Amino acid sequence: MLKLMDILDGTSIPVNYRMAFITNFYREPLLRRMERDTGMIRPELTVLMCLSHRSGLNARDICEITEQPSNTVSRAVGALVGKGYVTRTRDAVDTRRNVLAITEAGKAVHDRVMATFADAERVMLETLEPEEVEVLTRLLDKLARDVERWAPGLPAKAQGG
Amino acid sequence: MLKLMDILDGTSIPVNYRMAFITNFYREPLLRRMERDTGMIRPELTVLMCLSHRSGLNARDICEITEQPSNTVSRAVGALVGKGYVTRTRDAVDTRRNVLAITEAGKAVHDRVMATFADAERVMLETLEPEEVEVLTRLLDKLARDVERWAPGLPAKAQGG
DNA sequence: ACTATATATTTCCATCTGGAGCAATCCCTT
DNA sequence: AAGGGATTGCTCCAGATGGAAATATATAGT
Repeated sequence: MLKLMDILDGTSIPVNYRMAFITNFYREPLLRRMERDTGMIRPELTVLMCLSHRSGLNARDICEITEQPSNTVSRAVGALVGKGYVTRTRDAVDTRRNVLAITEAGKAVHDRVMATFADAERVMLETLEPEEVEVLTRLLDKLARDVERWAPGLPAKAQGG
Repeated sequence: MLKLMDILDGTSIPVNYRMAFITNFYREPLLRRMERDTGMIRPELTVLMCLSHRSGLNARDICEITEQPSNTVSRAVGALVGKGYVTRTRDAVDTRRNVLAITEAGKAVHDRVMATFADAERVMLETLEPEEVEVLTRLLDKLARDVERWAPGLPAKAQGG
């Protein structure tokens, strides 16, 4: 039987094909499990991650940080508010803005979900030596931080500044 | 402004978070461009990649290879047949099976799309030294080939055989 | 103060996606 | 050769997603 592995060998995009492959088999099952266990779906976790990192953002901020469309973020925020994981209060100064903050319950579910993700990554990385994990992380970080140069879709920030 | 970068630092899933980040900014724009230029969507490219690698598969094979649900594959195959990129002929021996094969036009569009993907990857990797690319590829390959052990969702193949 | 324009958020709608179930066909047993 | 279970491929339906328009509020110019 032909397996996906066989295609891995001959591909002309060796790095991204492998990353997409790994990401697929890592993230999708975890997201399914999260949805089953907590009722949250991916965009909601994304919002929760942002607010867990910094409270007081509004929906627009989250759109820019995550590059997600505004309706997706809006729906996610609405769902999280409904679940009691996020509070949404009108900004007194600019009443167009809704200031968002994660609640205790939200922080709890966020931490719980992230722990399962971290566990799965730990298992995944058991194959590699500790130094290999360090190298891998460093190289991925280098690529990630260079995203504005290579990303096919980005507005191609002016090269001079 | 908080950027996604800042979250990269503190995450408890350093490898997969970075890979998901990179994959997002690499794959999504390319898939959008492909859809705009060729009218194909992701599952159709997946099928085309499989058939480009080996002709004579049926839909069930592609489901197993790609871990995609059968309706997704079925739709993709239907679309590709409609576009003239794939032929679908009933197997004379087992008339349940539809034997699939990529056409010349299908091969052409496949190669053209893959070339744009390869170009984008080449640009992405310019940040790294050639030896770093080699190391990265090797480590990703190691993880990918170990998928059955760590993937959270897989049926956990019997450890003995 | 009034109009025009910009921004934040939500809603509408068309499409993509996957789970479940269905019809046709095959294989195995009797 | 007839019946029962397995397999292939497909359709139906509900939920997720994103583009574009609509809504509400703020700011600028006169």
